[in-house]
Amino acid sequence: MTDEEFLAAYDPSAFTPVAVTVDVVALTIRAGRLCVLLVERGESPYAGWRALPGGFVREETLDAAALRELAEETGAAMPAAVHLEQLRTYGTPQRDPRMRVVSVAYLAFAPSLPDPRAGGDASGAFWVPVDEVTELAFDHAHILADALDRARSKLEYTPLATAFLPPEFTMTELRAVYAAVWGEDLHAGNFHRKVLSVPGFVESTGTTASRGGERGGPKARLYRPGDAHLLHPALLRPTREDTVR
Amino acid sequence: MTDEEFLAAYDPSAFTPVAVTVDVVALTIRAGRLCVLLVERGESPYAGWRALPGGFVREETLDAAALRELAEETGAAMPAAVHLEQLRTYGTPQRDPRMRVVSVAYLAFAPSLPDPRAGGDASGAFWVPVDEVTELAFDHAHILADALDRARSKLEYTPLATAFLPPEFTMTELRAVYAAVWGEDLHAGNFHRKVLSVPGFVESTGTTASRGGERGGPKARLYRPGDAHLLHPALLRPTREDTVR
DNA sequence: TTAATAGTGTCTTTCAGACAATATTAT
DNA sequence: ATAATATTGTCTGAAAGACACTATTAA
Repeated sequence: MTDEEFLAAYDPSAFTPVAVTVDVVALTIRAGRLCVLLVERGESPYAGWRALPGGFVREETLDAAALRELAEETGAAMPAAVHLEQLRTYGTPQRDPRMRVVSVAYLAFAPSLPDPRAGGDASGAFWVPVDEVTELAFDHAHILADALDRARSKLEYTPLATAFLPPEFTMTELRAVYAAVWGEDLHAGNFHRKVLSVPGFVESTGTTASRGGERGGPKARLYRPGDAHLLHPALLRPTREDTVR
Repeated sequence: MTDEEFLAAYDPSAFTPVAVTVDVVALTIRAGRLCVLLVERGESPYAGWRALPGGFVREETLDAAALRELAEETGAAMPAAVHLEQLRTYGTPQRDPRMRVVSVAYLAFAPSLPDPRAGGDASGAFWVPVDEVTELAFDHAHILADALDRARSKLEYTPLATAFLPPEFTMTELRAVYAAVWGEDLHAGNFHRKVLSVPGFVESTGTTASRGGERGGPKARLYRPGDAHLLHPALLRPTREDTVR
């Protein structure tokens, strides 16, 4: 970096201005389906289109900007236990027609939340099942696809599936998270034994749920997240040989 | 995003200016050691310190900016076969004392390259073994640490170890890549059989190296990269139970 | 009672890792 | 000749996945 390059950037009027934003792909599970938080755009461009929640970065870290945007859209209902991680950054020159916008995308996992609309003040945000999302503004469909890839992969190697659940949960609820995110059912017995065999994934609370399954069955034991940050050995998805190449 | 927010960002003089840069963590293997490409800074701040190569993003994609910076530092010696991927973005407010700088970091894997100094024109870049890197300018030591984590992990799940090698290589050379990146030796026999058992990792050229090992041994067969993008099953690092928590 | 569910047991196959054996080549 | 190296073979234990079984509870 030469001096004149830096000075040119330091004097914004002498250089193409760049805006830095964050966009958040917030995922949750509602009624057994993986859902993403979307907003409806009011202004041009893409007025009336759905988009990921996001906005400009202020005098704050990128993580703080993402958390702030998420809190603004979900309101007071947002629990402290949300998992938030950086996804990747999108900066293709014409991705926003108004100016050069570099957007740092974030991925969030949240337990099932009340509908933001129901909160009284008319938030423009709502949860949409990911398999019903069609077109999105800007390159947000691409960002969402990357986020789903990441989320599916994260469930293999980390215990983050528990971030979609309340502090205590049953093995069946945990399995339902995997089923919703991966889009395929898992064998109940093998899943149960596998989760318990991974050190630090979950720990027993010693208590059981207040009632059995929806249509019968014994009361399930309750678990809480363990202290592991990585699953070892991993909980791999059913093999899809063809997607490897 | 409200109108006034966007307009404030659109008019750079009315908003805190933000500079967007790319920084590249370029890794290669020289003499069996994992090395990173560094430059020596001429100007303040951090004058005389070592830093990752990088610079401002122009009218180009982020990927193109990273590739350009890498080519500028390594010169004509840079092969087309370099692997380049986005690492993550660093934007803590005070990471550059001059102004708000958001840096998109990239990770590159390159085959062993001639020393950039030797190219005639005095490039300021040079390869340094990663275990000899001490202090770096800005938050570059942090970026490098993240890059090494990513690189070590990538070798488990992808065939990218071949990106450190010429188009044809022996099994021993491939094993040396793993040993250099992971910092531990691997069992030759088990590694050999494992690599051949993963579909699409490598394919045989049918030829053998012109001579045997350094101090004797048969001529090794030559392989080239296969068509897999992911290794399945993965080639996992020797287990380190303690790093999991 | 009936059907669904929670949890456990067993078997087979695959794979990682330890170890051994053999053939080939530089010195 | 000697020692190092490439490659293959064998064995053991861990783990995944298929399947079966028992106990418990909602309706």
